[in-house]
Amino acid sequence: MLSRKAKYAINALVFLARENKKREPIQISKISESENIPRKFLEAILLDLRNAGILQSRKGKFGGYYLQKDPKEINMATVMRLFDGPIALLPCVASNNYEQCEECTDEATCGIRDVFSEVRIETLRILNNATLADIVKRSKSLAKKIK
Amino acid sequence: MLSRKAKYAINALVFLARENKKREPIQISKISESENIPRKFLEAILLDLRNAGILQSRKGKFGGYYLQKDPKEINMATVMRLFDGPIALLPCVASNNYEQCEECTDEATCGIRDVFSEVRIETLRILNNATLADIVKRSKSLAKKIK
DNA sequence: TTTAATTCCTATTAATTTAGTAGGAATTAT
DNA sequence: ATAATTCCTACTAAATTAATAGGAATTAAA
Repeated sequence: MLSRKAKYAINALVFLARENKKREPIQISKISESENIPRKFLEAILLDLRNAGILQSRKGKFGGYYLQKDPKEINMATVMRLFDGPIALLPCVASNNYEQCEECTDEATCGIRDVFSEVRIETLRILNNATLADIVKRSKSLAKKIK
Repeated sequence: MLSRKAKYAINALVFLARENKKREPIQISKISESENIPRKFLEAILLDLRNAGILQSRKGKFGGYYLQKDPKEINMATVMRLFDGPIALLPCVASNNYEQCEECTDEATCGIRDVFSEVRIETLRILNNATLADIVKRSKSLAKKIK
């Protein structure tokens, strides 16, 4: 399961992609109220997103946060890694944060690794393509279907 | 990432599927040594697997654990759920352990949910098919390729 | 029928991670 | 100057993880 931090981050980002196309500074408290995220907690999350180069900020009065890049350039894999660590379910199949499994005698012939490598590849295929732009588009498309 | 508990469980099960085709009781200490799992911790894990109907046990002298079902009938999704909870990354896309996301105004048109639903479907497709028999087969097939 | 070897079961614990909160410094627009 | 904001460090409470401890119950065999 995603941590609350990751979920809050995704919700905040989708909010900005949808409601702030002009990319002007939006205050923390505005986002916090709109998306029902504890104010101070969100503050820390947005700071992390900014330090990761995903958001930009302006300080002082009328300051706030806005997307640094185009919503097409921000995907779920990046956001999830930032808050919850590797996407892979085993350290030995991660490519960003690879670590050998303790006591694994032969990685090359490990059937368990083979399975979880497949899971990672498929998961990443979806999450890399799931950009903020894509998510906003999906919402609209789902809304049309229902109508 | 999988918890240690889940990893230990998978290792123990694959060991039994590979090394104990006759399905006779194998002692905890044997498995613990072969797979480098802390003895007492493994004890609790095997008990859980037994209570879940995956292993059988015999008590007393020469007692131990063995697979209750055919290795074809035991898959990774079942084992992971037992120790780490739902496979889904969001409660609102789980079907076994469904829970509404707090403050989600409209699940039917949620683009985030749409993405994570896709992830769950693909992950489950792989994990449901990843049986103990499959994993043992994969190992052998990988070993052949290398040779 | 005693003994040795084992699983079964409950309770406890230490370390880590998660989900926040507190308080004030620094910055900026007016 | 002042008001409104982000920035930054430190702290905390609760939950989860990764075990360990100790003994009861069971079983095979001498």
